[in-house]
Amino acid sequence: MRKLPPLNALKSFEVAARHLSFTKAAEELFVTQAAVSHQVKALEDFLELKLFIRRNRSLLLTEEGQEYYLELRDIFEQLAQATDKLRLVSERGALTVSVPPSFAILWFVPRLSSFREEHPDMDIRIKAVDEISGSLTDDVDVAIYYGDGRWPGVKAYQLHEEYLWPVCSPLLLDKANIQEPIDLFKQTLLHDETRNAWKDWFQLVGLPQYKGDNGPVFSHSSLALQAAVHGQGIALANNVLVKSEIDSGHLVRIFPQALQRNKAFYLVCRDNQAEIGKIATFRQWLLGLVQKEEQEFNQ
Amino acid sequence: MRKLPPLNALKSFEVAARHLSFTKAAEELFVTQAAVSHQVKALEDFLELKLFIRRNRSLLLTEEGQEYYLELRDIFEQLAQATDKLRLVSERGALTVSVPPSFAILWFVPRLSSFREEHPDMDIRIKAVDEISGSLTDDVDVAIYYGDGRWPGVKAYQLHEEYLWPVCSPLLLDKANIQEPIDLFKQTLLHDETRNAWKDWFQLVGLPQYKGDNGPVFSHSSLALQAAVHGQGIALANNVLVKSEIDSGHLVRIFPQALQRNKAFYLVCRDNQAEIGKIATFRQWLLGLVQKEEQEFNQ
DNA sequence: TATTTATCATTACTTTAACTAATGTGACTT
DNA sequence: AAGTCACATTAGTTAAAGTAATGATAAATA
Repeated sequence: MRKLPPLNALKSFEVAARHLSFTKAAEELFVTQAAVSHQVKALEDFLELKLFIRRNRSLLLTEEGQEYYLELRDIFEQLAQATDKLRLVSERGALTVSVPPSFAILWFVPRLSSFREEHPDMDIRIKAVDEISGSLTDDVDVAIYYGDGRWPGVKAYQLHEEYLWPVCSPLLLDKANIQEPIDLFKQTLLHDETRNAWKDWFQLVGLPQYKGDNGPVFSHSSLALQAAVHGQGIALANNVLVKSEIDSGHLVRIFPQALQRNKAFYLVCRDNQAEIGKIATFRQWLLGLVQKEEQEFNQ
Repeated sequence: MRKLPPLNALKSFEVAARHLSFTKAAEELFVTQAAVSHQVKALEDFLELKLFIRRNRSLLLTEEGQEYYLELRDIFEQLAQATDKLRLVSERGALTVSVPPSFAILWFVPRLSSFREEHPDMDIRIKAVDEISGSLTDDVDVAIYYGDGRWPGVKAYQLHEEYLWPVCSPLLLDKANIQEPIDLFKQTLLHDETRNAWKDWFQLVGLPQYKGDNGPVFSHSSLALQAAVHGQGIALANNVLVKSEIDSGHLVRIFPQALQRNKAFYLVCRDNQAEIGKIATFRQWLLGLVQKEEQEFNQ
C-alpha cells in the first residue's frame, strides 16, 4: 500500500534535528552517537537526499531537512497526544494525581473512599509533591495546585473559597485566657512556610505594630496544625485544611477575623486534556464534592 | 523526553485495524500472520489495554482501539504526504510522468529537450501507459490523461483545443483524386481505437449513411499515423498529435471539416500536490509551452 | 453431531535490524 | 603542532522482528 519511511529512523532524525546534534540526540535516546548516525544515514538513503549538512563542529539542516523536521515534529506530537489520550479514555486503569502534601493528608485522602465507591474501576494514584511548578509531568495526569489560578498551558478549576483562621486546641484556649487578638502577644504562634501570614492577620485586626514572628516554623501546614492539636500554640490555619479538626473538636477557631489571601487550591490539568474520559470523570467528582460540602455548610 | 509507543508495532496495528484481520494485514505487509499477532500484542502490552476483541471468526476493535486507529490513520497519512512532498520539493532528482504512448512519441518526447535546457537539475522519467485509470500510482508524480477533464481526487489542466482531421500522405492525395468527402468511400480508412470516429466525421459532413468501418485498426494512433505517412490510407488524426507531421509535410490535411470530441489531453496531478516544487515547475513549463505554440500558430 | 475450515495465539527458532566499541577524519582551538 | 570535538565508518554483538509449526476455538459445512 503506502510506502512509509523507516519509522525508527524518523525518530532518531526528529531528535537529532531538534538538538542539531547527533551526540545530544543519542543522549536523549539512550543510545550511542553511532546509532543515531546510522539511523539518520538509513533515512537519508531511503529518501535519496541529504537531511543534514555536516560541518566539522556544527550540524545544520538542509532546506528539505528543515521542512521535513517541522512536519515530523507535529506528527510525533500528535502521536504522543493520541497515545496519552488513549490511556485516559478508558475508565479502567489508574489516574495519577499530584497533590501538595498537606492538602493530601488533611483533605484529599480522607475523601478518596467516596471516589472509589462511585468509580470502582478507576484507581487513583496519589503523588505528594512540594513543588507546584513542573509537577504536571509525564507521569502525572492531573494535579492540585495552590496559587492564584493563573498558570500557562493548563486548565485550572478553583475548589474552595479560602481564608486563614487562628486556631488552637480547646485545652489551650481554656487555660490561656485569650479574649482579644492582643492577648495572642503572650502566646506561642505556630508558622508554616506561608510567609507573613501572622503579620497580615495582625494588620487585619488593627495591630500592625506586631510582626508575629515568634514561634516554631513548620515545613508543611499539616505539621503546624498537628502541633496546634497537641496544644503547642496558635496556628493560622486554612479553613479548608482545618475543617475536619474543627468538626471533630480537636481544634477551635478563636476569633472571627479571617485573612483573605487571593490564593486557593485548584484542580489543574493540561489544556487539551480537560474533556477526556478519566480526567473529566475525576473533575466532576471533585468539583461535585466541593459543591456538596459547601451546600451542607451553608444550611 | 516523550515516551512514544513502538512505531513499527503501530504500523502493524493500523493495517490490521484497517482490514479487521491479522491475516490480511500480514499480506499487505508481506509478513506472516504471526508477525502481525506479535506486533499487535507488543503494542497492547505497551499501552496496557486491549485494542482488538478477538472472536473466533471475526476481529473487531475495542472502543479505545477504534479511536486510536482513526487517529493513527490520519497520522500515517500525514507522514506519507510529508514524505512524498519531500521527494518533490527539491529541484534535483527525477520526476516521473506517465504519458499515453502516442502522445509521448508524437508530442511529448520531441519537446522534452526544451525542459532539459530550462531545468538541467531535474530529470524526467517517462512511463508510457495505456490505461488512464490508476496510472497516477505510487511511483508516478504527474500524468497526461486523455478524456473529458473530470477525474476525482486529481487536479487536471487542459493542454490544447483538440479536433480530428482527415489526413494522408501528399503522394496518396496526388494520385487518388480526392475532391469531396464522398470520394473517401473508395479509399482505405485507417483506424485507431477511438471507436466511431470516422462515422462521426461522415455525419459531420452530411454523409450519415456511411459507417466508415473498412480498413485496418491500430492499437495506437501513432501507428495509424505512421501507416498514413507511408501512404497506406487516410487517417482521422488528432490535430495535436499530427501537427509535426503536417509541419514537415509528411502528411496533409485534406478537408477543412474538423470533428470535435469533447476530449483532450490533460496534465494531471494529485489534488494536494499541485503546488509543490517539481510538480509546479513541470506544470509551468508544460502549460507555458502549449500557450507559446498556440500563439505562434495564431500569428 | 462430527468434520472441516478460518482465524488468531503460542512456542521455539532464525533472520534482520539496531546498536556498540573502537577507531578514523577533518576542522576549529589553544 | 597538539588537542579536542563531533560525526563517519567498520566489524562485531545484541535485541527486535519475523518464521514455521502447531494449538485452540468457534463458526460453517456435511
